[in-house]
Order: sequence, then C-alpha cells, then structure tokens
Amino acid sequence: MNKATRDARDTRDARNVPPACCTIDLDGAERERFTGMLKAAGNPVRFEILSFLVTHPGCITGDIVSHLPIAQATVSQHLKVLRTAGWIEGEIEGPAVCYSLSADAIAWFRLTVARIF
Amino acid sequence: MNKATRDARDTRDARNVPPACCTIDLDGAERERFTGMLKAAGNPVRFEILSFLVTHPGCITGDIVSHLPIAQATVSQHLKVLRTAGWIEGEIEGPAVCYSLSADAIAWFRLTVARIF
DNA sequence: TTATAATATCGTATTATTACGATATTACGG
DNA sequence: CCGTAATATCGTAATAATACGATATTATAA
Repeated sequence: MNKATRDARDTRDARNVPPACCTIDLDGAERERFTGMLKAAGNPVRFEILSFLVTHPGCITGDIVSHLPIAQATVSQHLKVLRTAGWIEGEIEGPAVCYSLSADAIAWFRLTVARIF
Repeated sequence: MNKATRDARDTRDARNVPPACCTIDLDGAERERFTGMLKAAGNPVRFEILSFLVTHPGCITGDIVSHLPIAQATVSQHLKVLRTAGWIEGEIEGPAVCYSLSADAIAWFRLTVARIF
C-alpha cells in the first residue's frame, strides 16, 4: 500500500466513511466498450442519427444525410464512429448501405446501465 | 418540403420503407441534458470517478485524487464536468468537498435510456 | 466495359478536450 | 488575524474531434 492510498484510507477512517464495499463488475474490455458507446452517443449529431434510426428503420446513408444539415462526408464519418462503437450495423444494398441499430448493442447497453447505476 | 426531403421520401418510397412512425419523445433541453451526461460519462477517467463513487460513497476529492494516477488539478476539472452534466453533487465539509452521485440524475438517465432504446 | 449512383476515405483547417504546474480561493484551528 | 489543508481556477501545451471539399471505392445497370 503506497502513501497516497494509506493517507486516503486514514482520511476515510477519520471521517467514519465505510471502506469500499465492492468493485464495479466491469472488466477492462467491458469498460472500454461502454465508455466507447457513451462517448459515441454523446455527440449531438450522432445522437440525432441514433434517434433517427429508432424512428426510421431501414434507412440508407442518403436518408440520414438528407435529414441533417451537414455534409455527406461528415455524416459518413459519424456513421463510422457509431459502427466502431457497435451502435449500428450497415447492410450493403446495391450501391447503398442500409443502416440499423444493433439490437444486441442496445440490449447490452441497457443491461450495463442497470448493472452499474 | 425542400428538395432533399422530397428526394429522401421518394427514395424511401421506391424501397417500400415505412415512413417515420413517430418522433423520439425528447425535447431540445432533454436531448442536451442527455447527450451532456453521455459525453461526460464517456471519458475513461470520468467513468472511473463515477464507478469509484458507486463503490465508495461519501468520498472527498482527495480520496478520488489518491485513487487516480493524474494531477489534482485535472481531477478537479473532471469533477466540474461531472457536476455540470448533473452526475454528481458536492457537499462542502469544512475545507473538503464530499461528492456523491446524484440519485435524481441517475434515475432520469436510466429512465431516458429506457424511453429511447 | 463504361457510366452512374451511393458511400467511404483522404487531407486539412478549426475548434474542443485533456493534461499539467502554478496560483487563487475557501474553511477552519489556534 | 494567520497558517494550513483541501479544493478550485488559470494559463498553456499537446492531442483529439469535428467539419469541409475533393477524390476514391463499390455495386449495379446499360
């Protein structure tokens, strides 16, 4: 136990604060996945895309571009972030890509929120 | 209806995709609050602070600083972000500040997650 | 094969975030 | 009031995110 940790414990003891009762039940990979999803969804444009996909299932990129006031290139970047974070999946339909929310990702996200808070 | 919107609708019609069934039931202020919370929690350091507060209730800033490998000034900045986002509340205890998760914020966050996804 | 439509990637300017040390503020004991 | 402990804020350097236009890639139709 290093000095900082000892000091912290002593400080808590002096204030009669209970010691750690447990640990958050999320390993490193799960934390990374969760914070990645939080961060990706925390951008207003990306949140709008997620919202749009909730109400407009079966949308191709062009539909999303039409719905937003930003350039196609930028939308494509945001879609990539959402894909990387696991929020969405794209299915190729001819020259277009049909995006949808990942049911698995959403289920895991909700479960993880419930697990932590 | 502008051209982009018309084109998008026409494209969806051609693919027999159902039109928007509804709108996400979150007004502007709620969206801002929610994305703010997501973004704040999406940083690994801040997520660690939130996790730490779950398992170590009644912690002062110093306890959190001791638990993290970063400078006091940086922790203070992160705490401010979490405060601004509404995740935590700080109660002054002498020269120290005792931080705790906001039960209201957590309840609202969980409810909002359930509302959207 | 060639043309076209849809999307992705590249290069880059601008802005925001993150970290730090230094310093200011706040609360309290003596 | 003065000193000290705890925290917050300031100034700033380094890094990351965001947006754009230009261009490349991919899938299909002709």
